[in-house]
Amino acid sequence: MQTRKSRASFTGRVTMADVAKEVGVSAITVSRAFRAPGKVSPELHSRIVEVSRRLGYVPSRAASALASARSMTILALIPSLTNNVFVDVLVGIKEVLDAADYQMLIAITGYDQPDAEERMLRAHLGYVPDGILLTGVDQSEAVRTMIDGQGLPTVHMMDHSDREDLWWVGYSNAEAGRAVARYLLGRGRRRIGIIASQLDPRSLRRCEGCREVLAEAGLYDPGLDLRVPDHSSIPLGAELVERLLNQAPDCDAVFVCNDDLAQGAVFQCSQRGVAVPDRLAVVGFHDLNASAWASTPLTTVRTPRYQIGREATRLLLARIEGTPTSARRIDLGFSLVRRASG
Amino acid sequence: MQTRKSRASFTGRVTMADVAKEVGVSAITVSRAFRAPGKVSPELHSRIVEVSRRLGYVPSRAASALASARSMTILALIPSLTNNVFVDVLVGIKEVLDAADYQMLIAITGYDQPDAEERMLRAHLGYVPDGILLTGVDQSEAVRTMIDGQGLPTVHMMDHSDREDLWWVGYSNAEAGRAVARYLLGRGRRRIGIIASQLDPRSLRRCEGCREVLAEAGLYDPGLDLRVPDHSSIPLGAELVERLLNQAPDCDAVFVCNDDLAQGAVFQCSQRGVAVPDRLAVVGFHDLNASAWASTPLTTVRTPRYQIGREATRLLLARIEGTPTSARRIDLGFSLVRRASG
DNA sequence: CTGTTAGCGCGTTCAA
DNA sequence: TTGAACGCGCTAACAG
Repeated sequence: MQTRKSRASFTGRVTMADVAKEVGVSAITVSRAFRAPGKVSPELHSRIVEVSRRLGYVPSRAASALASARSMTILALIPSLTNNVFVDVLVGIKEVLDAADYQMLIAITGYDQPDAEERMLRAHLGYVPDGILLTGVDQSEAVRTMIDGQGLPTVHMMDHSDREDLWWVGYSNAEAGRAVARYLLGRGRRRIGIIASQLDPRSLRRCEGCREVLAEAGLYDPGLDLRVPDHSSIPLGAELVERLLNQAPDCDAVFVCNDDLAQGAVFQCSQRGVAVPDRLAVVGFHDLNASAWASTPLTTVRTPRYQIGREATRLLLARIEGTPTSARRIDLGFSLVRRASG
Repeated sequence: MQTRKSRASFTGRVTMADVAKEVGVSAITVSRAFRAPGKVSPELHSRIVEVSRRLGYVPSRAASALASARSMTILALIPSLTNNVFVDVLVGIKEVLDAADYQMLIAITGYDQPDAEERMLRAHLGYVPDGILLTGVDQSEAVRTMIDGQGLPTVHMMDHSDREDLWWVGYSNAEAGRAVARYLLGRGRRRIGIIASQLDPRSLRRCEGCREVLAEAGLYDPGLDLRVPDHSSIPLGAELVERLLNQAPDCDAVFVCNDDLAQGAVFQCSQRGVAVPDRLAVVGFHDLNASAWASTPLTTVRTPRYQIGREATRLLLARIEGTPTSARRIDLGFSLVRRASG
């Protein structure tokens, strides 16, 4: 029908059929030349490659995904890019994916709306990813249902879970919070505060871990526990430490649940003439790149973000391709890095 | 044929046809219910929505893109995420895209291989994006051909070009480099160095702008001009300023082409006991968030990255949808932010 | 090593 | 307001 033809010519894109006609073979041969070069005679192969280049042919992933039910794409759901925590994870993911010839789809969910993860997932599931990388282990029921319904292989990152059904690569945020509290107690601090923002489940678990140990020591004081929902940032850290110091002048240490907050806190202390760590010890979290290079280098907890990205992706690809894996949960741990601030 | 049926059931995904059967209508009605709710009776619409939710139906973008030649997806090509420059751009892009119900595909090209942009573009073009956002204006011939061949609307970001055929939103890197040189000269500096890394075209243009003005003043000294191909980072900045000071102890100012380098430079100066700005003035570039909060707050050039993301996306969407635009090139300028370091 | 046939899930066109 | 037929560009399954 004429009307149909006009639609085809409307897109204007060069298709496999165009290449095939030009070379004088059938489309399937062109298809094979790209997917399984070994199954096509060398000279045909090179002619096909040459003609494809000349014509500017770009294979349509949409069509390929439809026909093969494989997209060679994995989807990564990330809360945010504005502090570098997840950028490092993405770098790790991308390295492994590049090597395996997979594409990476990034969906940024944000911390704000509770249903954002569900909406972003739904929107991106349409690209028919072969697998999903999720941040954290606290997905909503709706998200779980959607993933299970599609039967999509999934690996969780950046936290720790006891659930038997989850595949994850991360570390225990709760344990990290406990470690910080013990460290500070071990250094003789007794009036230990907690500063957190954003209040995602992972930050909260760090706080809880810290609170737990302090409470056991009989040293937990809710008046020193500051948690605000705002996004974490350097200026916010400055503001919060100011507030803490005003409402509890005898506070002698603080666990700040994110390094950018902690950087701001240390900055504010120096503005205000509060000696760090003598008068106030500050311990951050994540060991962002800049933290070692602050005026007062930050004592902080280093998290293996890059490795988490790599290992989680390896695990996911193995799962997708049916390769046996030695473990389905990988705890990569954390380490307390002692520098000047605490 | 039986073999085909088995393939269909193999994917396991819920399709439009499944929803249609369950509701008791034809597939096209389900399609319309989502794309043009007004064209379906209200009660049918709500039943379709309900059944879709219950069945866990997720529309396939792949199929949709194939059938309609529209993907509601735009592709953003970004060199890197590891310093926050492009993260801010992405935030701007995403805001506008979210409001217009488009999806964002991010491709990270890296600075290293010269053909990476071409490869990433080719790989991602397969998703049939409706438009492309490119970083910079210096694409290779291959990239230009590929885009032109597909007839894809494109907007360039983060630089300035005199070419009539380019749509762009950015600022002049060359002019920014000149402005820094003039500023430093105006403050009485005479032995002005240049430090740059990464050496992407935009950094180089900043350097060139600076060099140009210094040369006009008869004050350009190649011995003060340090350009290395490594990725920019805080430690690298520390290293480079050290080198500069060693080979030219009388250097009294330096334009550092990236804020993270500049932060490292200032840090190193304080380690080494070099007074900033009295002995050495330091001017950075981009005004990253942390730059205002360093021990010596950075004098730097603020670039409107978030706005560039927004405006470039607006322009691109207008172009895609055929809305007339007032301009196809938008210079958003830059501003020199004077703080303590210079 | 190469070709034929059919259909992936959806949207366009035309008809009712 | 709803439906039938067709094809978007590609690949699986067979055959040759």
